[in-house]
Amino acid sequence: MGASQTRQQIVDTADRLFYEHGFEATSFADIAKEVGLSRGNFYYHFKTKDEILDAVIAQRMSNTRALLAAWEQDAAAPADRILSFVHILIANRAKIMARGCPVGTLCNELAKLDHAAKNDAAGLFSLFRDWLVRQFAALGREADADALALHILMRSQGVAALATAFCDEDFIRREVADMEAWFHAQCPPPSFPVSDNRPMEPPCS
Amino acid sequence: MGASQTRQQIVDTADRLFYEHGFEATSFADIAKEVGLSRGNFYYHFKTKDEILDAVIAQRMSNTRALLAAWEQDAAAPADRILSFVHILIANRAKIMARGCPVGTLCNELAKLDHAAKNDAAGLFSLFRDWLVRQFAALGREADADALALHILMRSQGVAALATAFCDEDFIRREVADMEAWFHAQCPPPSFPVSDNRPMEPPCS
DNA sequence: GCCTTCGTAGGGCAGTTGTCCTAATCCCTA
DNA sequence: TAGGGATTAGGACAACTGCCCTACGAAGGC
Repeated sequence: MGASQTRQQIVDTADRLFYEHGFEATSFADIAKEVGLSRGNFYYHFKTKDEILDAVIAQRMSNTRALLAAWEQDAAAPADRILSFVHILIANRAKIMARGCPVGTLCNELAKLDHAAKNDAAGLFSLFRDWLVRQFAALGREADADALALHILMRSQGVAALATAFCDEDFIRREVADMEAWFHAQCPPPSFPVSDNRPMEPPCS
Repeated sequence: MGASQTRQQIVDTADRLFYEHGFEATSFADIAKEVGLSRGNFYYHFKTKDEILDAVIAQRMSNTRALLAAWEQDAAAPADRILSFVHILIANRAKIMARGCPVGTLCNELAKLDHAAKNDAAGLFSLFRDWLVRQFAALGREADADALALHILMRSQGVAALATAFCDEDFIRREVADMEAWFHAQCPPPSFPVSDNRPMEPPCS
């Protein structure tokens, strides 16, 4: 098997294990066993554990970019794209109730470890943030697009955190419905009369 | 020094270190060094690391109960009590931006470790949840008090998660102001005319 | 003053951690 | 078929993990 294939397998497995059990709690041996490699041979592919983490973050970055691009292609209307984002909470509800949000939990763990890669992990959030900003701007909310984007990101993080603690699927669905209602209040469909467009107010008021 | 004093010191130190660096990343040796005890002597006070965790959670439970009772005494009006809860985000902003929410991050870590105490940790959330439910019920929202309580808890978790990732104090203040606005829209002061009291709608609509 | 009890120090246990090395094996090219 | 670089297994390394034991010292009651 080629080295690049093995490397890819290592990154895929590490990605999953870092999510399921956390970065600190996942050892070289755990990854090696799942991939079917001897533990010592890791040095050939990755010099340190941090190098694996960097590779995992880089892969998540490119996967996230692909996901956002796909949403942009599947939905022509910015409003539908934003709703695509909101609905990952429901699509991934089982994983989220068991292990939380992959991005949020990684950022939290790396912040506690004062890890060098903690800002790189936060870059995953920035990917979603910037993409949401563009969608809100396309809906005519250039002035407060960033606040709106952060607000929706904040909500999805909060829902994920509580869903993990309480393992409550109904709670997820209720809050997702509430996010949709909030969004439609913020950005009503253009065919409807825009009754009360207060451009500079804080979101969700 | 009495054994109970030493035990208390161990729990206090473990509480802080579990918060700052996480449960898994904090070792017996780390706690012993800070307390000034020999590592081996731990066995006299705690048989296992999980026992320390149980003691830390128990202490957080009682501290949280005391905090909620203090808020209940300091503020006669349920509305002011709820605002006290919202404002811990600002009071603890420095700690939150550095290490996240103590409750949320612990629950997330224990969920990933499939730890036996993960439900006990989630009990800390229940403490806040039940307390908030009582406040909303006192404001005449018995029907949807639990949804309102979970909603406000969800928001504080989301704010903490993003504040850690982006280290953005303005974001915290903006979202706290937005939570206040949301709350006042949900529960307007009784001296004002209650213009539109739709009792069964989802929160934050 | 002796003796028990409480609390501690120091160290040892087996197992695991991340890291690194070397010797073997594979596959491709000549 | 022989040679050589790519890839591997296996193990060694010191440091560390949670856990456990034993011996010591300081009290306080008899």
